[in-house]
Amino acid sequence: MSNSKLYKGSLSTIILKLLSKEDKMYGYEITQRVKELTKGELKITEGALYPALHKLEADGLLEVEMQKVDNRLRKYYKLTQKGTTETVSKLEELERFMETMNGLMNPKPSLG
Amino acid sequence: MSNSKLYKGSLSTIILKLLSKEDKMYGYEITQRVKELTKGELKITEGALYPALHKLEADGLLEVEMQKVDNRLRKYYKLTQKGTTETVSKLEELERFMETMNGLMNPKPSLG
DNA sequence: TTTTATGCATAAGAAATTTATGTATGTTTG
DNA sequence: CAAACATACATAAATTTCTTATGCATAAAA
Repeated sequence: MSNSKLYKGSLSTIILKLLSKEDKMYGYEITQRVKELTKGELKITEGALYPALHKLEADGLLEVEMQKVDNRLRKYYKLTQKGTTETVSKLEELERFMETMNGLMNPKPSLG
Repeated sequence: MSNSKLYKGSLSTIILKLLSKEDKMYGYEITQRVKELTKGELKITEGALYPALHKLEADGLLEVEMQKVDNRLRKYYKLTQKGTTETVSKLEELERFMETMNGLMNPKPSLG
């Protein structure tokens, strides 16, 4: 993650969200997908991505499946049951954060 | 900051935004204002707030004015010129972040 | 008189990054 | 054909930003 400043804490939500619609993805693929979906606004660095994936796996949210393609090793990640549940809650959390920030940035003048 | 998980990096933006409409505020006042504006969703802890204020001051974005009220000392902060400029850019950054996250969470299916 | 509110501050530790490397294979390009 | 770029993973050191835990001080409320 670099360039357009990301708020720390959002990376795992991004990963989980992508995996919730793709069934399985590998690390490099995730960096490319994010780059294309955000038109280059967001660039996930490997230094952030791989530790994040390892942590999600260690927490039991992702499971791994190795695969050799074109003589190159790929590590495919997919959501576990627990991961699917956690994804929902992370997305709700993001939603709340966005609404809260909106309320702070554009406060409704109190009536009366 | 505790409770409703905040994305790290947003605190200084919140502080700057509040000061951009209030002329001057002191630390404790900021914690209370945030609590009331977010209906308790966001609670800024002193451990996060004071170091953040000190950093903004050190960076030349805020200036300080001490004042004694009811035998209690208050440290009022206000935006400097540089702080006003930086506020605009921080708000744009937040706006871009929100749009980017929205694009990731609700991607438009590519036409064709 | 103990808790709660007001008001500031710092220090230790944790979490999530950035930046800098390292390894390896395959393709493109000058 | 050598150098650069793309693909693919990984880790380590340093930095940023926060949480948690204290500490000090005044004043009001219970």
